[in-house]
Amino acid sequence: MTAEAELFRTLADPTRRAVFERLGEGEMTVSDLRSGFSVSQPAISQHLAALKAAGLVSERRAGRNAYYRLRPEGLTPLAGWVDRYRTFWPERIGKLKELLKDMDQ
Amino acid sequence: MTAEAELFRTLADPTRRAVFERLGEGEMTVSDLRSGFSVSQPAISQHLAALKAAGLVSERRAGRNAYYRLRPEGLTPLAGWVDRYRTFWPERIGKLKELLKDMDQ
DNA sequence: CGAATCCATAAGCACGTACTTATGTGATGT
DNA sequence: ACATCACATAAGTACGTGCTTATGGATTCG
Repeated sequence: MTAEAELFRTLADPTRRAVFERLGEGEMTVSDLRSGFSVSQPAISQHLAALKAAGLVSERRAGRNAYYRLRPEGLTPLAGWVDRYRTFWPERIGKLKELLKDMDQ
Repeated sequence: MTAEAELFRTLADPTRRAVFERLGEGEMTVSDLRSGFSVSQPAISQHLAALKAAGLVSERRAGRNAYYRLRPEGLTPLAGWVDRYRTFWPERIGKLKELLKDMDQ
């Protein structure tokens, strides 16, 4: 499976995407995440496992706690996929792609 | 449902995403699309209906033919969602967001 | 007109998957 | 030591959805 495929599949679920978005606030434990969601703890753990497998999240163990942290670089393949279609967009926005290339030198 | 939600859900399916990508070659009828895919004609039609509902594709009827065309602007909400996380990326890439704003003036 | 083509919709099925409860494994606290 | 806490995994279930075949409506052709 390509990277975009896994990313699309992983982010397609609303709850899982919400978990990912929530981690934008910063590193958090599973318990921290649990509050604010109406699903069980195992459900959260399962979503985190999926996000981790997709490279969207990293894990750090400390005692009995598991801290999860956002890994925004994991979105790169997805951004790349979208960028392929910026080419078709209005000129002004399409230029972005070239700029990105320049900046990557 | 938010726009990103529908986009993620719509693009999560590999076949549907392949149909979308194929339309990158240009406007095409359902029959044109059918060749190269191992699924039935109704399946293609259903995928096109989903893509159209998500704003990723536009339709043009001509006689008994239905021409479908890419609507890359439909990806804008998705690009916007991804861009929210570019902020977290390495500085060099994060700059992109500001550039985009400038260009939008 | 009748047959063939293009496409959409209907109905039904098969499968993936997101959830639940139950349980196991370490780590922490008393 | 035992109980409790944090988390992961197992097993089972319910539901969404992507596929199929069957059919219908509209258009074009002979």
